[in-house]
Amino acid sequence: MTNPPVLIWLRRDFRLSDHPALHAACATGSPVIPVFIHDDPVDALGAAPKWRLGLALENFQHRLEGLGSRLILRRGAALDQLRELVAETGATSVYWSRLYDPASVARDTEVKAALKAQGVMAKSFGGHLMFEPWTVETKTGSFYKVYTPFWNAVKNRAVDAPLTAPSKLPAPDSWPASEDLAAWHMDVAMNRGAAVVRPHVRLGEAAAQARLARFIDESVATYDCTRDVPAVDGTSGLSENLSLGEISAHQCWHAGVRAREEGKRGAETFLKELVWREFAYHLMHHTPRILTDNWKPDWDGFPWNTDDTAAAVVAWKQGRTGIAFVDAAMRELYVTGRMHNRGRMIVASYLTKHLLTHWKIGQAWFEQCLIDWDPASNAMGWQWSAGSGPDATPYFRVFNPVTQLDKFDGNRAYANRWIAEGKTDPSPDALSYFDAIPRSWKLSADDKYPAPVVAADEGRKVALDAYENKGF
DNA sequence: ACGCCCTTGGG
DNA sequence: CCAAGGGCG
Repeated sequence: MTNPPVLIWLRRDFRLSDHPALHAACATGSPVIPVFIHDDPVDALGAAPKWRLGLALENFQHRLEGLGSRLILRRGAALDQLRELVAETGATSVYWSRLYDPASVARDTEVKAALKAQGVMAKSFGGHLMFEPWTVETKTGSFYKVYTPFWNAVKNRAVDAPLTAPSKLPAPDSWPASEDLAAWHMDVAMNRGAAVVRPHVRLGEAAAQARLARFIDESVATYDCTRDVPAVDGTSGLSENLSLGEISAHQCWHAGVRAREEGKRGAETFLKELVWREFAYHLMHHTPRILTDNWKPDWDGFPWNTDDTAAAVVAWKQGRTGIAFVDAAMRELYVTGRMHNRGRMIVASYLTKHLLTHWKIGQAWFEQCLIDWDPASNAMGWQWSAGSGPDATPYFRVFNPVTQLDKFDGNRAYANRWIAEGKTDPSPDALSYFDAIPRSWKLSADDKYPAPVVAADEGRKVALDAYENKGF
């Protein structure tokens, strides 16, 4: 007679190493039953994040099977499914890694209370973040609203050393029923050429670890400079893995600290970027309205365009604004599911300032398109760009996408990589964009490259006028 | 209370 | 050099 099993409820933590909840489950010595539940929040994911989650599930399922374990898939309300699994397996404990968005917090709070009320030990663990959002406080006991003081408050903290992966997951005497992943059709909303996007995905824990090792080895020393150049593969590129927990922030942090100790100049900048992710979660925890409303309420009256179907907005989404940096970045997004950080700033500045369009339209499009979509980082980034967010860029700071191209893509390597029109010998990536987009867009590589919907210098004036009329 | 400071820029 | 305002200690 073995001990009653422990259910480990997985959500965005598809890794074996440095997984506190899994580690604790294994440490009980009891059989471990890994579970994923397709509930309404999963259903509500954007097309690309949902598709990418499906890939992560498939990958992690195989990973677990390699250890003689399984990933049990269930569909329905989380509490109902966990209760059924408890009844079916005789499990007396349910463990999970905490999430921090308001919907998850509400669900998990209810689940924990209900399970405890029926005598099940429900326990949540850290692991998604290095610093729990409520543990970082200013001297006066409030939360941080500016990044640099936040950085100063956490930069010298001890970060837990990463936990090793369990060598085996004890299987239960019998497995509960599981649904079939393929039947969930997590690619169904991916009505662009998923086959075009797929080669750009870096799937799973092993790929993430390899990527981190290579980044530390080859790129982090010059990261402070090369990370700004979109044609160079100079960033860690780990956001999609961090988003789904295929690697932990702790693991990245410790690798970065070692690189800094070895005197690699860019390592400090990399550590700061990891802390930006923490800062986004800190802000979301303390002000969850950052996801849905202007963080600074005095922006509520600002005359944003909110028409998602406006011609300029459609041109922005389709990478047809006639501004090379903007279009290259939007096409990179569509084809790879990612966008270089500098591109993100430029397309966001162009949408919210040159096109005076509400940041929520950009936020929603990114949520559909990004395989590294993260609720906290996406919301913070958009509000930072628009000016409505905490520690935001000042209103008079309008990125000039033409100047930016000269500065960061002087030889046009990035623009040429992603834009086909007017080229005698377009790059494979530029052509692949036309394989990825829906036919209904009626675009072809043979089209004429469009004239700017709003020119760079004209847009600056548009933005400044609007901000001045707002009554600053 | 008060002074210093504020990721990524433009002209 | 510009520039608003507020966060932070």
